[in-house]
Amino acid sequence: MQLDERKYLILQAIIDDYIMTAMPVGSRTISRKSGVGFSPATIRNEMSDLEELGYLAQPHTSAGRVPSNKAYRLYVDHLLKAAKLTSDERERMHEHLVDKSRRVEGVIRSAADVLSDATKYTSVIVAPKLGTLRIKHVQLVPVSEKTALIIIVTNAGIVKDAVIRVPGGLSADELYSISRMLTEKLAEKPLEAVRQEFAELLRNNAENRRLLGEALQVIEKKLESEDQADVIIGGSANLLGYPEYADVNKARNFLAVLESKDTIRRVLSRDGSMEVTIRIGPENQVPALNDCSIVTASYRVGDRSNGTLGIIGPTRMNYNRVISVLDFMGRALSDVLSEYK
Amino acid sequence: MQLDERKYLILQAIIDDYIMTAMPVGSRTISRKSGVGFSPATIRNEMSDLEELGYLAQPHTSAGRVPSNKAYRLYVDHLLKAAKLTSDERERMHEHLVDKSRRVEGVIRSAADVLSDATKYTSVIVAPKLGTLRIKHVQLVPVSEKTALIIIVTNAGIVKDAVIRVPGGLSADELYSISRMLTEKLAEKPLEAVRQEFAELLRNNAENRRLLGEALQVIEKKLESEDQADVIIGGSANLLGYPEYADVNKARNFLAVLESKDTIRRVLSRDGSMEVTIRIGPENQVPALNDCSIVTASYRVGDRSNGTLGIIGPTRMNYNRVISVLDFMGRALSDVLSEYK
DNA sequence: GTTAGCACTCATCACCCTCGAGTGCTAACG
DNA sequence: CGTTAGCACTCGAGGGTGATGAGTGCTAAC
Repeated sequence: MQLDERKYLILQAIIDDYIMTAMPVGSRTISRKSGVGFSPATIRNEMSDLEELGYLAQPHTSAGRVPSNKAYRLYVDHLLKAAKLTSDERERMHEHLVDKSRRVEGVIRSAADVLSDATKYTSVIVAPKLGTLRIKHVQLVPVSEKTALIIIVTNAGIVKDAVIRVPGGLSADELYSISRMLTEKLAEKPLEAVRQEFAELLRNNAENRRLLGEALQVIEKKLESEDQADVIIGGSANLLGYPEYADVNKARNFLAVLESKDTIRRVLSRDGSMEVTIRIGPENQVPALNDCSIVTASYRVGDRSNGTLGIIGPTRMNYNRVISVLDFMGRALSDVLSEYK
Repeated sequence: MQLDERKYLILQAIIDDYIMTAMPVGSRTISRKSGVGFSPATIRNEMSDLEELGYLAQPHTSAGRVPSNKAYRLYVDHLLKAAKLTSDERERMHEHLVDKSRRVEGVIRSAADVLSDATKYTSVIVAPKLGTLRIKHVQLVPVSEKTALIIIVTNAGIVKDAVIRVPGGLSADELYSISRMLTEKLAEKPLEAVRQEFAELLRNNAENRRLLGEALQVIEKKLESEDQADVIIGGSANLLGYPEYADVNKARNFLAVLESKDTIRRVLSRDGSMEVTIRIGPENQVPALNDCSIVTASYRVGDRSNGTLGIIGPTRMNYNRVISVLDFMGRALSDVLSEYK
């Protein structure tokens, strides 16, 4: 059996309706809908076919039909007609993004808020992967007799810091000249080159071996391990408004997943194309999110590094809306952040 | 009518039981309890008195009794016997705190996790108020032709950064000497003094007026406005496990409050004594949290600045446990963070 | 002052019934 | 032959009922 024009039309009508109402859709409902000029009986026959093909499911006999994941896949691949945001909306979103604190993290934070606000789902943004970043500046700042703060600034304007021990008796000036040397040696180099440079530095700087060793360790750790703080989530309470999460247990599970940012990052950073990508239900590989869909896009900071922004919601998601919002915000975020660079 | 010894005993038994079960407590239950050697009938008379005095309430006739906020107040003020944490527990908590990233924010983050883990409620930590902090170091780092990152390190090891514009043609060295001058002038000064110094600087440095003006603006803003990111929340999903939040709407409201960090900070930063303070229900002045209790303690970073750590849970909270955990963690956090100083 | 006994209250739960939405099938229609 | 009307059937939701049991308040006896 093949899908003909009419089956597409009916399937689309069912999905559209289900996305709006979250209630199983009956033949009468579709029949009444403008654009589908058939009687309920005819629709029923078609629905029966669609069920056999795996696009629809019945919660129980005598309930309406509900779209399957397969149906959603077909929907987003073929049936979706791109929705435009009104210029009014675009403007409002952009505004919110710009007038916030001039710190990179602040911009990302408010981007998450804008996203969850505009879609009413939960938004997630992963900061740019540091692996693709370059070091711009390294600075040691004394904080006590025996400790100093090491501050690493990357080309995306992201700042990492950590406390390291320093041998006693090092003056602020000496720390500065070490900072300066480090900056000089490491700036604009990717991580592998940083390692090499360091090996060399360690060889040639016997007197500061300990300090440099510790500094390298920190830099490596900071650049490799992506920090928990680098996943930013907005509107975590939004999903509780949907009937899918009327059950408190489901809600709790969902929130628990959000708190383990490792999982989130793993799911989000699957690929880095600028295109909007959609993962429906089990496609996202995380059992706990099997009845969620995840829609992601990317944003660029400067020329090389990029991060991911996404929306998590029930599979019964307003894909149309979400896609256009993400598409727009991906570009907007890239623009705003690249100005800083 | 006055509260005699026996009424105290019974009230305490009721509250203890209710805290554990969340079910209205009947006279039989209390009678059976070891330590109270009276028959249900006697207990009933006492309970009736306690109800008249406003310490107990009945959800409906023929249900057991439930403690009122007034009862909780009495409970925490007079009836609570300090519980000790096992040394095993203390050790485990301390360990979690220490082995984490050496960044200040990282420590606070994991402290929040430890808190919510140990209590099964929602934990909140407010970073030290910057108003009481001193500047330790100021650094300008060029990020592009016309912009630079200004990094402010405080004596608590907290780092603030922002992007500012710089006049074209300023070399890295010039930026460094400006940094150096700023550090020299501003270090160890409280905010008011910073303003004065700046006025002077602006007078004497006509050529860099624009840059300095912008820098001052940023420093003032960062030191005054307390950033959204400075409120850290752990275990937001924990409360969903309690019957008080079986209703999804209540859960959503609660989570919405957590997301508006302004509210949280307002509630938490009421006072700064090192003592554990408890606010029950309406005492916390936030209508949305009227059936929550908030228990807070303080921690010190270095000598002057301090932050607040707290637990938010239902008024039916295990105060005993929460108080001892907070007390311990307040000290532990102070220790760990002050080492950095 | 304390307690046993008893009538009374009220939430909860299982059960049953009805109602209505929706289906599948069949037969009639164009 | 595709489409549609008609009809019996299914099943969940919602509402009413009665039994159950936890708990109370009162009274009288200890």
